[in-house]
Amino acid sequence: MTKPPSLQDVARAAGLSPATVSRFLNGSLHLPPETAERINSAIATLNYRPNPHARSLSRGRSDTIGLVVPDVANPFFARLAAAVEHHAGQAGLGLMLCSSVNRQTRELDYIERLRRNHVDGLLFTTNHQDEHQALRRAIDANRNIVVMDEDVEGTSVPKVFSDNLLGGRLAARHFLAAGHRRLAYVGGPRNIMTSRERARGFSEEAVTRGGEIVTELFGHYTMDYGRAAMEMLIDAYPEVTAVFIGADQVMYGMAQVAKERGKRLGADLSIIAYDDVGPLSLLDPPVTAIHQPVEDIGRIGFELLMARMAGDMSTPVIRLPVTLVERSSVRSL
Amino acid sequence: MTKPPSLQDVARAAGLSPATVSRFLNGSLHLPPETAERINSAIATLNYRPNPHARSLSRGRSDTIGLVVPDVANPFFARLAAAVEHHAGQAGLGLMLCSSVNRQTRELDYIERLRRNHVDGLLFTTNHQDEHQALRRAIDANRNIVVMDEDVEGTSVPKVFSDNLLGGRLAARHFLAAGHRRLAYVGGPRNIMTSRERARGFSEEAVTRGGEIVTELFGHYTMDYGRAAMEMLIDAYPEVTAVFIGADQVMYGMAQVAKERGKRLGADLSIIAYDDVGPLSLLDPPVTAIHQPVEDIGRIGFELLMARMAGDMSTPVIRLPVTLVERSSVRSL
DNA sequence: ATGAAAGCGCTAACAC
DNA sequence: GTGTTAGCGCTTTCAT
Repeated sequence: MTKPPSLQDVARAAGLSPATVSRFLNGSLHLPPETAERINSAIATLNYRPNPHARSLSRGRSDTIGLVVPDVANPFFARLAAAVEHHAGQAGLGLMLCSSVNRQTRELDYIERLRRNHVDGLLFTTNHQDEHQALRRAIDANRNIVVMDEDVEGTSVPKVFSDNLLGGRLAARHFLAAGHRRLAYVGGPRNIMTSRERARGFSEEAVTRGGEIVTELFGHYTMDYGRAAMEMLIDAYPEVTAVFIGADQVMYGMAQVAKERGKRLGADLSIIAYDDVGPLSLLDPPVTAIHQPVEDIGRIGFELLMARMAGDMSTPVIRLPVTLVERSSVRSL
Repeated sequence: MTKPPSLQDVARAAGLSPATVSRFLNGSLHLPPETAERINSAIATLNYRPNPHARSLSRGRSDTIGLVVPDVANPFFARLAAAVEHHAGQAGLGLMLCSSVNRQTRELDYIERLRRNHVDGLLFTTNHQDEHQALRRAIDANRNIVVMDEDVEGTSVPKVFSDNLLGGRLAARHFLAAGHRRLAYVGGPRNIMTSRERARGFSEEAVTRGGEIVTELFGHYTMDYGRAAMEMLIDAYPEVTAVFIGADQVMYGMAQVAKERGKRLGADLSIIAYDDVGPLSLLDPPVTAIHQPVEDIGRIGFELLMARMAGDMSTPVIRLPVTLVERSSVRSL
């Protein structure tokens, strides 16, 4: 187990200085073919590999970005991660992944990595309220960070969201057009942007068109909360005929309980879910949904981060349109 | 924009040597409270942050591991990634994610990062045949690598798989017990381990019990291939009454086509899928499946990697048992 | 065009 | 216990 060869060794073997070899390898120098060949063969015979840490230390950056998501196992964030990874790979950047499980310490940890220049930039996604404004402060203390999907309120960084208000409106319009009047909303935490906006778009549009919001249930973007919400809906609000659900995951939980309790979605209770990531067309019944352009969110988030890293200090807030995909979970009354 | 403080600066401010401060910060030294306090307050007033690249360069490792998967957007790999990330986080390790899209250059790139010590270890997952044995060679040229889920044949590294043979047998037994005799298999590439083993376990058990394998369709672990396979099945093998499907994704494609062509799964054609990641209980019909312990695969893969990195050069091959989860996609004849 | 040399910030032998 | 010192391997002024 001998020490691996360094740039020095290559330079020596090629009869050149390390500086020249370094420049050549980084493309900042064009050498006569003969010299280039000497270097290349030295590299080949020594089996030389550049050391990325030395490079990072010297240059002060790592050609790596970070992505924090609440949970990669959630299909929405999995697809977001795939999109980001794809673009990072194209740009020659590595991707560090942090699945925060919504624990603020994990999130802050990761932002700290950015401060230490462990990563050159950070794509940030969260799912819960920013307790004590700790996230806001941490995020604002950094340059190269962009927020996706869910807001961290008060921060001034580039952001990309889907148009939650529009999504809510589309859902309301669809229900009303099908003759529903007594509606409910089931979503994530009351005090986070996505949940609030989805509820607001829904209720404003519904009321405008003569509908009534019987109840708004705020909880978490989880299957478990979906289960709880469905129990409550069945027990406490039997008059509701249609529910707008803030996320696929929540809908899954609700569908389970509906099944267990013999309530037929579509026939007995109409639903529309927000996200439209899983295979909603194959469910029983196929679920009508507000489709989020998750790949676009990832791509644009990445582009915003690149712009930041290139020195653009503007703080655009981009809202991507959503569409309603009609399937069979809304019954006409 | 002044230069950030270094360990040197902290040491100076605390009236100590950098070595002492370094040792103190790394916990390899216990200082009298008074001295410790001097250091801590110096750190606080200077707002000092250690530089991870300098640390990595100096120590020759990065406290980061890599994970390569064919596609994080695929729920199976998403959950695998979540499991790995969880354990890496617990162990204080960062996680670099590579979604290879099954492109061998991406896979090799990532193995190369391991060689350069960019990451200290690598968890490797692939989905396609190892063309020209390039993967085998690259993997065998490294120490700290473990293979999960799908084999890279010929490599001598720790591995963790699910028990594909068992899965095939369970599926066959279930079909036969329900009275099915004319069976088919639809799976991934013909020449990769998971696909071969699932097919083999299925056909051996089926034949033993008096069943007949009408056809085996090998393709890819994708929805698109599922669609193609279902077309073929309907058109060319109408006598088949039950199909064992090598992956959730493939099943989704088949279910779409079944729906389009008016073939009712369960009633007209019984199916069992391998994986059981998505919400199979909510599909129409709920799909009976061979359940893969994906979180365990991730955890054990991680543990094997830790053992390797700690110097254990054994090469265990672990096969995790699978179970059949009965739902309603198999009809009794 | 090419080389010499000074870092980048930290860790770890080795010494006191 | 604490400090001195020599790297870790690369990049990049600054000379030549």
